[in-house]
Amino acid sequence: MRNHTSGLARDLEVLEVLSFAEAFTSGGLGVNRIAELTERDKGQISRVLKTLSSSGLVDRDDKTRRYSLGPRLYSMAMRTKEAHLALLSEPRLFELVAQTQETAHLNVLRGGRVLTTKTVVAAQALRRSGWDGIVSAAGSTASGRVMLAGLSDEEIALWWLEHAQDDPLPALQTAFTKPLEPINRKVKRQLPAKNLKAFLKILQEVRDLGYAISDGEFQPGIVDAAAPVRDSSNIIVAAISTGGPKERVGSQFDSLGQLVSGAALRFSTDLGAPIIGPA
Amino acid sequence: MRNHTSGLARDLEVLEVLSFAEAFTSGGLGVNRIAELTERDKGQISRVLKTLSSSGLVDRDDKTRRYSLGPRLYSMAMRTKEAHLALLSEPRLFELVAQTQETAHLNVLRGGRVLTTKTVVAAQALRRSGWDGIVSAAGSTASGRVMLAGLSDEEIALWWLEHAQDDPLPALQTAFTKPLEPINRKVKRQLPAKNLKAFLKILQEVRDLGYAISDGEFQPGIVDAAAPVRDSSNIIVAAISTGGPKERVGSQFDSLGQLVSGAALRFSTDLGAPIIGPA
DNA sequence: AATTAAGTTGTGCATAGGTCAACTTGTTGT
DNA sequence: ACAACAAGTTGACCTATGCACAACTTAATT
Repeated sequence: MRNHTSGLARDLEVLEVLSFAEAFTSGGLGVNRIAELTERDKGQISRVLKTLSSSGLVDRDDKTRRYSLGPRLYSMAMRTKEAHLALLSEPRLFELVAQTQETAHLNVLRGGRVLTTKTVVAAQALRRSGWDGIVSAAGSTASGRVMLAGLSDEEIALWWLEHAQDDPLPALQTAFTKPLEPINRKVKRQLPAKNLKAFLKILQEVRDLGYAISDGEFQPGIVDAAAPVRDSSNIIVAAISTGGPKERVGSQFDSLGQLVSGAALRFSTDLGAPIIGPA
Repeated sequence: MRNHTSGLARDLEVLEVLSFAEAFTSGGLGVNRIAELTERDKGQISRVLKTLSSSGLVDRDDKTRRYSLGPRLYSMAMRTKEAHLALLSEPRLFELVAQTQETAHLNVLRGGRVLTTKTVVAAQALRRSGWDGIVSAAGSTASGRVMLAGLSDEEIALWWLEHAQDDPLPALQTAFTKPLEPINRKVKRQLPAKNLKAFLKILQEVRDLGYAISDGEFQPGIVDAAAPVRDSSNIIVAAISTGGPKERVGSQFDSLGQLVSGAALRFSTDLGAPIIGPA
């Protein structure tokens, strides 16, 4: 069988490139740069961009002739399940932030990774910009572990085979970080466990506890806790997490877990989850 | 000249269809339905969907084999200018809601239409779900008028030619509303003005006043006010609006304008706008 | 004004995708 | 349970589509 949609796949790379570019550049990219990055002909890219911008998926600055992600993406994204959940979670996240005085997140598990859909920043937080839309490795975050813990051991084994070695950063990002950060520093990635068996044991502990914790494993110096959110079918659809610098929350580590669990439970009942004791 | 990207354009229609479907169906659409709606071969649609879902732009439910908008859209959308602005606006919108006790919005002008990027619902609001991602006609909303008022008369004339007759609902939506709502009720669309000259006069009033008002024109029974948000170059990049049922806010119509103006001005200075008197 | 770079448009030719049909898988009804 | 049907996927031929290369247009820099 022949490919039949490789053209589309190639054209979508343009969106990928623009998506990463958004983080490293300002004002978007020109036709030539996009052609370089996708290794395609500039003429063709010019035409593809014309099509994409007429659909609103990319935005063209008529003065500078540069392209960036378009408003249509925003309006589509707001109709996804993820957006709906993020909207509903707001009140509960605010409650949690009020209690802990730390930034709180709503995360979902997508494609074996953790996608942060909503961030509520605490007043005292250093960084104002949220993590919304950021994708992280599931195995090394509290949220990822608490969501994986909701799966059966067989499903977890499948996940392990496919995603345990996932790089936290998707491939294309390196194309941008490389020219900007020439120092090839070797980052020691801490995997949550060396093998599947050890990982399953960790997840069992998570199940018993009702929440997951992460001690500087994902971001150095940051401790956080995450608890599962269940929908009306009682399956885990998201995780609420919160955390902050170790100095600040290190002592109340345990109460943090209790607080996220409470918030996640309240949000679950908002969604119509059956009220049962912890599994 | 030949088309050169009509394939891409056709494939993107799939996203459009799913985007509208999201509002009218639950659980997504199947291959056959999408093929019908796009008037394409089901085999081809099957392949296109495979490509789109491998990139995460659409989400495939493996059990029901139905497709809906994917999580990747969410993560891309969060990198757009619109998302950034929406995030920054949150504190100011909350302030405004606290003052007015009515729901507040952040809107931008895109493609001649108004796109709502952020909604903060008031505690007493009847509808909990926001307007985020919704696109409306610019001429008949307070936000639209206040943003158009920031343009020169020549630019407004251009807009008028292209968009004054815009239908509030984009084309494809009818394909879904028709089968669901067979009664072909004739909605009297109130245009903001009959001709360009009258419209320019209205916009001049908006400029003088510093904010725009809408009295049930967009949604019957709802009055609202909108004020412009300016960035560091002092150009209008968004509008903050607020409003509610006429019975509730009808009397304090004027103070509503003052309050949105204040919120918009504070947000503008957040963005680094030069502090000057109203133009 | 001249030079260079960036973007757009034109055209022959190879290939990606459309058409149509066979096949596979899931769903419904008796 | 099995048959009958519908939905989805895969296959193969053939043509329209998009790629490569180049000419041209527009903008920026000296």
